[in-house]
Amino acid sequence: VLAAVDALSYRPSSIARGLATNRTLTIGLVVPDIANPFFPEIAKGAEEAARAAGYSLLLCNTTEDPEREAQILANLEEKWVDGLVLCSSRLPDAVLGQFLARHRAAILVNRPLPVAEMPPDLPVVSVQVDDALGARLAVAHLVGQGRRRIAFLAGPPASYSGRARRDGYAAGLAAAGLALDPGLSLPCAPVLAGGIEAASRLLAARPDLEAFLCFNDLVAVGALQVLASAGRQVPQDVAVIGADDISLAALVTPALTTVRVVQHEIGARAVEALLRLVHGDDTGRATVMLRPELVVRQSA
Amino acid sequence: VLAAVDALSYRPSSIARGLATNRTLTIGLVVPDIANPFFPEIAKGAEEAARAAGYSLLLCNTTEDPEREAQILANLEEKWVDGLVLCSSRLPDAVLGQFLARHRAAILVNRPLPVAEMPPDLPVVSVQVDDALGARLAVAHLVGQGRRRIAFLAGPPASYSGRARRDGYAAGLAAAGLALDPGLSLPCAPVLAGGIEAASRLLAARPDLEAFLCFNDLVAVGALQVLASAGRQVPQDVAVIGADDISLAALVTPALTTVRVVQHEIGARAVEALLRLVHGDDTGRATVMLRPELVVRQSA
DNA sequence: CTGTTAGCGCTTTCAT
DNA sequence: ATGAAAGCGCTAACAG
Repeated sequence: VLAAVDALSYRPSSIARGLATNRTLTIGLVVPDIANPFFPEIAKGAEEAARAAGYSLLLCNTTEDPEREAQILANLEEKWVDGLVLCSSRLPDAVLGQFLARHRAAILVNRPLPVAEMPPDLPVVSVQVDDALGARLAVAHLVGQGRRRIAFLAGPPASYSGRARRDGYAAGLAAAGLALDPGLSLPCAPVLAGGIEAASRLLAARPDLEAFLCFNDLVAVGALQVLASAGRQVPQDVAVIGADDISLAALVTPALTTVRVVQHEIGARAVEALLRLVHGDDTGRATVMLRPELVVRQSA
Repeated sequence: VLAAVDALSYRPSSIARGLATNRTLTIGLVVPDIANPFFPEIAKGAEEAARAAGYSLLLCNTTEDPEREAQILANLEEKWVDGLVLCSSRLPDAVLGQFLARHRAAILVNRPLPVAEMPPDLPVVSVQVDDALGARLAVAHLVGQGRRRIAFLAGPPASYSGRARRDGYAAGLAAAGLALDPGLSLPCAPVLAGGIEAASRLLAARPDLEAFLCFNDLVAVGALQVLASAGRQVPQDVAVIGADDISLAALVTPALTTVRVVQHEIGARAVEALLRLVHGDDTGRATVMLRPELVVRQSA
């Protein structure tokens, strides 16, 4: 028999097995934009953890579009994925809750659990980074250098990370006894162009600002470019701090001071937690909070 | 009936459908390293094209490990994927041919068809970039600036792109009437660290070199760093040209002159071609050759 | 403990 | 035309 198996190079069909067992050994990974340097490293960590446990990843890209995200989530139901790793969901709590309820298990990355909107026994855990803490660390660093007029390039209003970073920014200022000046904050798209646009507008409106705290490193690089073309020295005239520590951060000039987020670990921890839910080793409802770390380079 | 469908929010099971129809509407995307900035954009292009046609992507990361790649290819068989997009395969022709034969259809990205090793009717097409042309353009640009001692950071010896670029490098030198100096070439890992190591070794051995032509942009950034810490001005003392034009290339200082490869299009063209094979609209055995383009920035 | 069979949820073929 | 049934390749629950 085994000889025949070998001779015909028979492979068990995981699709038939899936139908019979109700398990596909596949998990859905949905990200807003795989081309955004924040996500590939998460995907890598997730893929490695998944493969180590015999699982495969279905990669879905929402293009930052909530409608597309909803379609994808619905599509993933039909695929019978064993679980879901959902990164930076932009869906409102109520909608998200509905979709989650139709899945067997899920991990939310960078987004708190929509507790009020979920069936009470749904196995979901949230993997987050303490973005508020990160922003506080960054503000404290700037304040420690004597900077007071600290601008905030806030990222997308719908981003939970953005909101947390905003809270940390406010808390950091408060801790230093500084007033929060609404004129120093501006939302922006989480990409280079967003940083360029927001930084130029802010710099034009408030030429006296002393630092940019940025939603992420891409935005920070945008700010760097704006400052360079405005002839402002970094960090002497204006300091810049990014967030995430994507590989780019160390390579630009001046090298970016940033709040490091361990993307690879996020991905790995997310699927590990997911598989614990899937296997029933854990019942969910938890939040894994990762600690960010300030990486001081040249820009601040 | 339709009311019930809605009330119970029934979804057809694509897994049962897959078993019945022998088609899963899923294609396998295998890349050496999704965290390498060259691949996420390919993945994005592929995902978009796939989703537009109703297909999903199974993402597989080989970690640049041929053994892992073989496992993954075998695993993908069991998953009954409708087709395969295989990027930068590091498998020997014979082995690759075996694996391909066990799939319904495949696209090879950045790798020529192992024609001698494939069943003659297998639907496979290769999507490549004319790397030799790219290297020739780069050499011509350098020569046009009067540079003669042009070093080549060649990338991994097993890389087909690397070999093509080497050929183009040699051809470019020949076209300019320059001799190929073996002491000016060095293989390297296709990442920043590889560039740093190879560039320092080459610079130490041949301090008179006038330019670095690099396997990819990451390697080129490594070379940039080595030159900066050696106190050599770029491009005045030494010019540097990268390859691929990843987003990083425009953001480093000095901005990198590079040979642009349209990654997004590679991904999109690859799955479009694949779906044509899958649907029988095309019988395969072709090579889609994309033209690279020299993007002149500051480093050369 | 091994061998048989029903059934997973669909599609497709075949009768009605 | 619409409806019943067979079967995709496996697993799990059964009987021997």
